[in-house]
Amino acid sequence: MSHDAGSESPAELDIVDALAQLSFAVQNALGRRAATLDLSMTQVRLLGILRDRTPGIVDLARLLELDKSSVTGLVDRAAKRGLVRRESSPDDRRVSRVALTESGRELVEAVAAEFATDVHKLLDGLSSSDVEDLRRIASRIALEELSAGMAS
Amino acid sequence: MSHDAGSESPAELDIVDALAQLSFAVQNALGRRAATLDLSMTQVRLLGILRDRTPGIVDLARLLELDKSSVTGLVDRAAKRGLVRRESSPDDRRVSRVALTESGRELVEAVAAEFATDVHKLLDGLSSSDVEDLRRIASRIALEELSAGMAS
DNA sequence: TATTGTTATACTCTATAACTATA
DNA sequence: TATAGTTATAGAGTATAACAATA
Repeated sequence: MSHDAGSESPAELDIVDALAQLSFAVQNALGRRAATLDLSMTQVRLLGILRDRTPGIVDLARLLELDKSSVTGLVDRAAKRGLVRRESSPDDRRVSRVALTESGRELVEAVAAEFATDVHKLLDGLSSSDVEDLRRIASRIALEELSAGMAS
Repeated sequence: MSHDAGSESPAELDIVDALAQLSFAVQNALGRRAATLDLSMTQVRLLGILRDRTPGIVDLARLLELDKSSVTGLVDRAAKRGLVRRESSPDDRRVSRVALTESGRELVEAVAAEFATDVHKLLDGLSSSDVEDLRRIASRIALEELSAGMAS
């Protein structure tokens, strides 16, 4: 968790605090960008997933790590705003696939672009070799995490 | 935002996706640990702040970036569970300072310890020089972010 | 029988607006 | 007047349990 860096400012953080603080900075950037467009983090995650997929409710529940009943409400609210729509599946009439609308796609691309700008700003003071090291190491952790998640 | 790494697994991520995924991995670790102890991320952040301070409601609202009325409810629920208590301030009778109880302190230390374990697990496949590079770079970003925040 | 999705219900989290008490 | 805090209210997000439709 980390210890919200107290009153005094230490010159260095240990690895746990450093990663915790970095992750808060990144998530806060995304959260604030989302908020300016009246989106919650969950809505952004939903739209992000739909950028390259049209999953059913149960698939979404697994991807978002939510109960399927929570996803029903989430999709309801996004649909009411015209960001997504439900489509019937040709092969299984129980399934309702969720897809981005044009307006939803525009919104998610806008958030993604603004977020990318914020991340680059966060890296402003670093040398290009530090940025490349960070990219390589973070990328490796993320990809190992991904394959670990696949196993479950 | 990042693009929840789609169906195919790329060998490398760009810096934005890498940081986004890393930050999700870290936040999910914290969120899951918190959830096993029936704590929300906000409750964990509240308890984390109280580890070394006894702020008033308005201070907490600023630190958590929430409205003060939201903090009232947050503190109410934590107090009902015996995790925090309100104390009157000697110098300003309007202020009610929020402090951890013993039980709250035990809980937050437990979450912190479990989270630290998770972070180390995340780093398992890395060389020690990669871990040190990551610590140094993340630490620098976090500390610059902190001083930027102070300015506001 | 198992799976997909929705509904009913209840609780947490959050903000806005209006209020009380103190400074 | 200004600040600290609470209350009333409303809406989003979440889970559990029970249900209907389809497989």
